[in-house]
Amino acid sequence: MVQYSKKIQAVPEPTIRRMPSYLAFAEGLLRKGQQFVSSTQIANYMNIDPTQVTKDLSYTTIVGKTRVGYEVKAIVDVLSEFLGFSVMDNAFLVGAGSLGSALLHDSGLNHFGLKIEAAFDINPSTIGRKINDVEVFHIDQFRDLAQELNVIMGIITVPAENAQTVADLMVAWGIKAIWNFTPARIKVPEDIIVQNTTLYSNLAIIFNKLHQERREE
Amino acid sequence: MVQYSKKIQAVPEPTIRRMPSYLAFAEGLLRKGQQFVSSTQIANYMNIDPTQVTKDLSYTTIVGKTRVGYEVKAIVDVLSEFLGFSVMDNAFLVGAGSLGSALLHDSGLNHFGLKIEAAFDINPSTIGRKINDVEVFHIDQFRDLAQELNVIMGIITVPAENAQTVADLMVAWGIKAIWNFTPARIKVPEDIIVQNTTLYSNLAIIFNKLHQERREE
DNA sequence: AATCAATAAAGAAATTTTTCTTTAATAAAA
DNA sequence: TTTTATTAAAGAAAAATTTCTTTATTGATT
Repeated sequence: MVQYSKKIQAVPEPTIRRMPSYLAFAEGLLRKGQQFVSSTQIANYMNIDPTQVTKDLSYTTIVGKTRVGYEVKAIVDVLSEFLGFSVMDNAFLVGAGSLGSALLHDSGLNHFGLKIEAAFDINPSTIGRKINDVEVFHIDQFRDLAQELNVIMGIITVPAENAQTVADLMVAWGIKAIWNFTPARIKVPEDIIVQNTTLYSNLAIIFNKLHQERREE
Repeated sequence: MVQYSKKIQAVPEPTIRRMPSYLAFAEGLLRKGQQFVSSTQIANYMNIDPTQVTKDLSYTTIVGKTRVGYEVKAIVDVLSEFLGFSVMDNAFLVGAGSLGSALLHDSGLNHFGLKIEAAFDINPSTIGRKINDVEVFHIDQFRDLAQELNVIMGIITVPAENAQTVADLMVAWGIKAIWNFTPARIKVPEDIIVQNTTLYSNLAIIFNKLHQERREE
């Protein structure tokens, strides 16, 4: 923990975005038994510049060895610690529809430090069911379970028009961060962290590149 | 179409990322019957700078009126055209697990111009089933269906370790763009467009902000 | 009719992020 | 042992993106 004290200077968001991929790659190498990996190798895998990799890793305590590269195990250990993946944080998920269920089924979240403690919905047919061992409650229930279970994150996977209502509930619950999967933008107090994850942005990027190609033809 | 000929200068990716949210917001206003919207309003909704909004919209043919703002209908029309959401593109999805099913159930993709024509898997229990009216085939079947159905996009929702194999198949199918939902990075010929969409990047950003707060306390 | 206030638009400046360049280290090869 | 090639690291430069500033327009107010 002490080692972070000098790193109050924020790490660039693009760097944070790339790090989980470095981690996933290193974990794969570790399984294969590879002991060292160079920035060139990582860069080749990621299709980016090697200096980008060294810059990114320089924000952590990882140091490489000239002519050898980085120790794979160090990347795995330091990066999962650095990204907050090695401490389990608890979350509530609201909206146990198709996307909600997919998240509940995703073991990757568990692996990366997020435990979904309970799910909530208003649909009577899903309430009471268990999805991948996580129980689905009616949204009116267990309002104050959040503090009791030390739940710090709320995941919103309801239809866009209900996003704000759910967000308000979560804030009232005392949640610290909201992961919003709807295209709607929510208004919350300043100290609440909001991360919007909208699939359609990615779709737009693909279409843009496709059409750019068409235009150039 | 002619109006795009001068816009070969690439639109910044961050701009493209924000545009679907502008569109979603404008669609909401249109339903409510609002005729004009100012950059300030949009910016307030998005929690960004108003000049950012005007810059972003200036990449399109949309023009605003001083002291009035932008015509909501124009934003909806021009932006969906601009983002490629008004023309239907066809896709194949490989990996009909939980995330795959979630995408198949998502009507938003249809709304934003993507039609998933068929799904593929290797799990005998899902093959032959229909998920939200999309049939699931064994991956060995219909290799050349892609060209027949004019499928230009492949969606990868298999486990990370199989991503490359599936990508190779898709390239062989003659697909132009790949939407990769696994944390694995795939290698494809240069002319194939790849869009990686990994949830864990978003998780990392949330954790980073949470821990930054803790560090500052 | 004159003034005021809100706005889009264009360009400049500042900031952030990526890429390039240089240096030093060191394992491998000669 | 000496040379060579590969690499990390640090800093500089370049590029991309965001924010700030100015200007012009125009609806609303006085």
